[in-house]
Amino acid sequence: MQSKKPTLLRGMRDFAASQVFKRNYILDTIRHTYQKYGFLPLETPALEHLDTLTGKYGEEGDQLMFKILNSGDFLAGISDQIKDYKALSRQITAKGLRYDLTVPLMRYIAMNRNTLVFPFRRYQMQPVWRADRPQKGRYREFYQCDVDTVGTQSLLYEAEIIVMIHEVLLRLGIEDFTIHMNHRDVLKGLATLAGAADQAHALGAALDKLDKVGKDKVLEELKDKGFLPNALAKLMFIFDLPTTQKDRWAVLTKQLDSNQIGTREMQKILDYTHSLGLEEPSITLDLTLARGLSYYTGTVFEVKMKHLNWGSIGGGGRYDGLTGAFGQTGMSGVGFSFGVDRLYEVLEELNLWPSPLGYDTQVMLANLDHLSEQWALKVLATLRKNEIRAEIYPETVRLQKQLQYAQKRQIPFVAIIGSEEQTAGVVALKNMQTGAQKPCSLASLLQELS
RNA sequence: GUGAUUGUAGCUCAGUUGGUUAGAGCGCUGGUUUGUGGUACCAGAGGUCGCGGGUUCGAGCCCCGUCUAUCACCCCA
Repeated sequence: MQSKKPTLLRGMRDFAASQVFKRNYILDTIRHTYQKYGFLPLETPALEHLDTLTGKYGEEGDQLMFKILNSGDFLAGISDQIKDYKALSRQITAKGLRYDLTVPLMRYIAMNRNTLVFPFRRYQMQPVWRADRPQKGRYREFYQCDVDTVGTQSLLYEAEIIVMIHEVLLRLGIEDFTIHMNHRDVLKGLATLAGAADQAHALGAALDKLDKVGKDKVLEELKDKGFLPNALAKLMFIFDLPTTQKDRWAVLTKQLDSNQIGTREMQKILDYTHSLGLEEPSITLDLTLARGLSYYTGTVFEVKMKHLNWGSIGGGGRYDGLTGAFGQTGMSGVGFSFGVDRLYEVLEELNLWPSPLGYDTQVMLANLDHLSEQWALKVLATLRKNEIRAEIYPETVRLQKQLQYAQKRQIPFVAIIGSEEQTAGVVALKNMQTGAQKPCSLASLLQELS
């Protein structure tokens, strides 16, 4: 057999124990909160039919989808005249890796519509795959933690999402965040104001870049896209919005028709968050928030760190037509997704990990000789019965080696058990940090470690 | 997908205008005798110089391709 140096695929990662512990800490925190709000778990397969996935995310999304080559003779019946790779790809691939968790949810709901209880509330924490070029905090396989409520138009659920975002982030010790909120209907209203109602998407895409490229570049892009100068003049207020939330609302409602659904809904949502006990939500009305995923139809959110200029740590919004693609119309849903990998980077950067994380071994039993082994194993069993994470060194090698092992593993306590201890019915408990050592009875050992 | 930069021991890096057996620090393994680690000392292992081709008498250094990582764009978690 030829051996080649093994490597990882682009954008794919291994996770060592210390990383898994940290990731689990994030996942546990999110799961705990989601469940507290009454959401139930769902898991779906990594692979879906390609036609389930495509056409929901916009052109960009479809391009970034990982496709799986058909099994067997995938060239059977394919003309060798085909030179267009896209046409060929449609014929030789029929399944793909999921791109997010929302579309699989819609498929699931459409399939189980007669047995599910609506409104259907589920959370889902699983990996998704995108054939993107990796960058910092951006990978080709990454975890999303979705919550969605499907089957009701109630804006209460938008408000709940906002409250949950606060709870999860504050639990993780993250305070320096802002939830940016906008509404597709507001974007439509702005486009209408500029005399191009059908150009809402283009307008959003251009505005989205405002904080990155500045006002002039945005205007330039809009001109290129066909917006007329006198139409643009009507949009100039966007660039000089007041700083306080209240004044912003005033300007926006004045500029847009007072019957705007978008502004009314967002107001209502804010009222709800107050009623749900969120005194000062970290929310800002952000007219430049567009979000590329094309399935959103109502409010959209994105959570960003105020002082870290990275991508968002989560995003979501309301979608009305998604189940329609699976033959189930009139089903509105709203959802949100945390990015575990982004949260990880934030906790890492801000040094917010708790210590200890509470998953690693608390005590190692040193294995001195076969005579005392029986006593050692009894101690080990007792520790585990009392929910203390314990292990025993597998061989009776020199104590020096065993202590070195414990040190490298960063195990905080070593219990030394030899014939002396066995006769006395104790263990010698050594604190690896201070080096102090004292004989302990079984009872005091348990007390010391719990 | 577009445009750049990058890649030498497990890790961080050195390697002079292309010229013999490619180096350091840390880490690793063993030892400094018997049941005590993190310090010190001694010894040792470990590199097809990312991979594949090319130029050259000769390539870690030059050229091309490819993979990876990083950055910007696109888009996004």
